[in-house]
Amino acid sequence: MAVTSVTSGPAPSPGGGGAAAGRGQRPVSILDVAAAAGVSYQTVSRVINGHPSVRPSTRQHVQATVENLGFRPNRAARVLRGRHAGSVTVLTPNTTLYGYQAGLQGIEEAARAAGFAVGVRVVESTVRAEIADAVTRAVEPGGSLIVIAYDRAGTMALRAVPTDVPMAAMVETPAGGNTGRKRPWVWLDDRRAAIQATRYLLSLGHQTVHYLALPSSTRTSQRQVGWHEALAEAGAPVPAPLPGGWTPRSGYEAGQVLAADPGVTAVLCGNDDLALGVMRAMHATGRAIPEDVSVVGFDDTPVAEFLTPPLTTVRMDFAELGRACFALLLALMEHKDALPHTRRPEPELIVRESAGPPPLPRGSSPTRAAAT
Amino acid sequence: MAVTSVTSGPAPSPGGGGAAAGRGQRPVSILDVAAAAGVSYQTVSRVINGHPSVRPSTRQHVQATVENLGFRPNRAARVLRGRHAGSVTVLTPNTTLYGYQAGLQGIEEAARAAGFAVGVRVVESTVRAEIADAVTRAVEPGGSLIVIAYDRAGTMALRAVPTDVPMAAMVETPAGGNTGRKRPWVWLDDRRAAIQATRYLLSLGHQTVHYLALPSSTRTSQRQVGWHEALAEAGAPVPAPLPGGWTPRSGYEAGQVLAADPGVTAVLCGNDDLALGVMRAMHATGRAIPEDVSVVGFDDTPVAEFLTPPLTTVRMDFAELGRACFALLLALMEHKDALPHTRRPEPELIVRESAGPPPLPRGSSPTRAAAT
DNA sequence: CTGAAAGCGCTTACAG
DNA sequence: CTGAAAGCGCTTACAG
Repeated sequence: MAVTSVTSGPAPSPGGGGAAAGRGQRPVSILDVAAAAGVSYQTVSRVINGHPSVRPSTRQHVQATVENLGFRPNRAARVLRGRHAGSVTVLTPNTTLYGYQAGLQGIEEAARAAGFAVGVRVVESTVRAEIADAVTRAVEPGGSLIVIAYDRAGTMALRAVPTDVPMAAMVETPAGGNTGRKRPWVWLDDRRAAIQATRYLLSLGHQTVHYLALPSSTRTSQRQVGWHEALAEAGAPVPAPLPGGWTPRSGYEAGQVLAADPGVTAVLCGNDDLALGVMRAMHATGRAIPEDVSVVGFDDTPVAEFLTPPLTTVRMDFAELGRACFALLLALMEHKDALPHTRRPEPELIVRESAGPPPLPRGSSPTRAAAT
Repeated sequence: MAVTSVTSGPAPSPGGGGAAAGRGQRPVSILDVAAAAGVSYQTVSRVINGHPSVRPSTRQHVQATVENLGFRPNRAARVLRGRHAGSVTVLTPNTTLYGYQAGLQGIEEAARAAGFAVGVRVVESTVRAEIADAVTRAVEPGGSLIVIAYDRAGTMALRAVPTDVPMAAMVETPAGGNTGRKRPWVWLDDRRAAIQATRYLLSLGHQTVHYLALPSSTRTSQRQVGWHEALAEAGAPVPAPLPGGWTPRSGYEAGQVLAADPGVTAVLCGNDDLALGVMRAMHATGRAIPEDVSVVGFDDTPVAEFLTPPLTTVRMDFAELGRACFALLLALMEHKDALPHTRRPEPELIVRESAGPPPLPRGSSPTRAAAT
């Protein structure tokens, strides 16, 4: 019944242990390998580091011995000697919101595939000194960094990273596009995503589209820019964007405001969580989705498809972006001036059932809308 | 427009850098501190390790110097010398599902507060050899481990951890309760949670409650046991539990089966994602929630409150559990035979609107139910 | 209470 | 192509 059980020292190994369980002695070192292979330990070092000047037969023999003994180089020793650790730590303001979480997942996958260890360090503060401290602690000698910079804490952390640590970052679409100083950054095309969503809503017959904004780390959020552009290109009026947060609750609050305005027939929400809250507020106010109000989000989180109604949204592949970010970092660490052109995950509009034609002008009876 | 920008070497430090940005030289070592403080570097070592035999005035002076110089001990060197690294790595089958993700969050918070670095390593496989490999790679000399063992991969990993590495684990409620060999495990009270939910549903007037099960890592899931118990104590019939997965999609599929059975009026779902899928399936089949079917979940994820209808669920505080798990680990590493009795986060039924009285027997018109 | 010495496991010039 | 030597930054007995 208790949440916490107790131990008096490490638990003994379970019966049929098998595999590599329960060794217990000091791990096998480069010296053990050398002894077993009948070479000097320096030769072993050369083999495991892929140094060219080793006779092929020697190399092969040593490699076999490494396998047999299950030798794994001691990271600490390696780092101490000045080589990089084969580790990234992800510096992020958050691990639970979708974009961060999916990004972290992608980074972990890619890093693991490359034999890198991955660390996580959350920066909560937005106070300069605390950010600096967090950054300092996040970067160990021999390590590298990926910072997820989707908000103020993130961008501040990004700026506080010493120039001599290998680093890459996931960021919002920079305002200048690819212009200006090249930086080790990856991003999804926020502007294009917003254009797709807004155009879609307009194509359904809405006079305009309201925008519920995420907090932005940049001066001019490219999602907002894209939304604005699409509206302008259609000659639609541009309502003032509503400032929102990140969570369903924030969406719910904004949704109450939106629901009170009968002129609102279509809402583009900065992410799916916001959209969820807006939908809830609409339902609670008796406004039907999509008959009375259309709602579209960004992300395509795992729940979006199973909401009622299923949420129309723009899929943003943050996991893939995380993989790309790690690939960038790795390229940077290997050949310093390479130009890695990673595949870019393009935003994709996923049409489901939360958006439809606007209601007929008052007086007429509403139409059931099929989003096709 | 491109997802990946490019760099030719580390970007120069931005203009008004400030703070500790951009140092660039080798970090300050114990020798630098010693020199600055006018003592031997051994004394510095003693001070930073809290060794008792240092004159108070010396200690204070050295500490001040450490502060001034921003000295941070080199983890690699420390580890190499045989001390623990002040790091945990979380070994988990998953980083995105709610329980895992929230657990990781809690661990990260607690670890950070204790000055520990945290690593993450995902074990995907369920093949013995691959698990063993993952475990080996997860544990570096001087490190410690937290394994999240809510499924087969997790429990296999848990079993494969060598007995000499400091470890704690988040697990399902063990069948034997606190009985048997004490282990460094923490858990939430699954049985009690299920009893609460089932009793609540029964109290609403349902003849019985159907159970959509999560995959369990144990022989006898205590959630299922609790559900069964509550049914038995009420003399209600016990339908066969439906086997489910973890995701909304899995819930949706099971929901289609359940929706086809007119005898189903109340469904207890292994988690909120499953509940979400079930609700979707019910809606899609024209069965109203809660008028026709009541649905209850476990977890209280951030979206639960904003679903339509808002989901009644049992809150399981995995973040707090993660904190407790780290506290256990720390206690184990410090005073080996302590009996840390951490606060236990009790499951809590959160009544919202997805459950209500059962529909009246066929022929009568359904009642609108208010869950109060 | 404090200094001098050895060594953790590895890599990297330096000789052969 | 392969050995012997030095040293990364720290901690831990060992002498004073």
